[in-house]
Amino acid sequence: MPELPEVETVCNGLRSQIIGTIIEQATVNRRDLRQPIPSDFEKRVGEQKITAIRRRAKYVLIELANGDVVIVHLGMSGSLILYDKSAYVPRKHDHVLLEINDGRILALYDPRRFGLMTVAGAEELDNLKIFADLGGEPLDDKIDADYLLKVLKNAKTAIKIAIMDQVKLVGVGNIYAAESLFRSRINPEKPANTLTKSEARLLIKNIKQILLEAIELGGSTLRDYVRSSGDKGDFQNNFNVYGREGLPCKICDTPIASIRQGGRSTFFCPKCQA
DNA sequence: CGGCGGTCCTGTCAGC
DNA sequence: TGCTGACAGGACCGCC
Repeated sequence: MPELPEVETVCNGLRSQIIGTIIEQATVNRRDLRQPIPSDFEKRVGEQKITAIRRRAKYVLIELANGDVVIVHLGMSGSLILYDKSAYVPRKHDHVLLEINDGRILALYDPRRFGLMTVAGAEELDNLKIFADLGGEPLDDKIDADYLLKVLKNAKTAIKIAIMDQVKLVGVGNIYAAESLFRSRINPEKPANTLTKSEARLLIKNIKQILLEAIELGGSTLRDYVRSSGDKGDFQNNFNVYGREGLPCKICDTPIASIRQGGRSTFFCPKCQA
């Protein structure tokens, strides 16, 4: 569920709360997520100080004093929530609990178990299968229209599918792909390799803009996404097309259309994005 | 290699 | 009030 802005929001929340604290104990209630939680996870993570929190693509990275990094992906339905230990009530889908020495618990909750949690040495991160093929970070200054054109050059697939491909560009998922294409007035079905230079300029500019606006508002809360504090995000109130099938386009009043692409819903304005 | 569809899993909601 | 099917912020795998 969470895309870049939601993951960034989770990281920002954790950073302000748990840097410098120590994980007293890790408890794994279920190991069978998208990939199994390694059997030495508890031992490696226990009694370690948290030194930094970073994001790479849609992954949360929790750096530990011993050089290890806890890697978390929230999949479609995951969240990382901080509770006061005294107020914590176990939930069915709390798969991992990290007890912190400030009296709190960091819980990984993920009903669908499409997420993952693991631990690896900082120096081996880039060699991990899950990180080896990731594309560029959209908020990186180096990622520009030329980069976009380069990765789209041989992609005959629809532009909407292409910008959600984490090998080409990371962080953009179903919501922000649709919103970015709307703001750029690009039809989501346009073949990716037919993007002009000016379209690429516009699209990458709008992807960056929209991601930053969403981060500013704490991400988007549709169903169950919440920040680590338990607060909801606010960007969903700014959607122009996502989830607005049949409602009037905010620019031209034409009803927003919904189609399926790659098994996912795509929302767009048939007139603005002709 | 690119592209597409199916699959993983649980919860929720619309419609009968 | 059930039941059933469709759908949900993602990504991997196997097939053409």
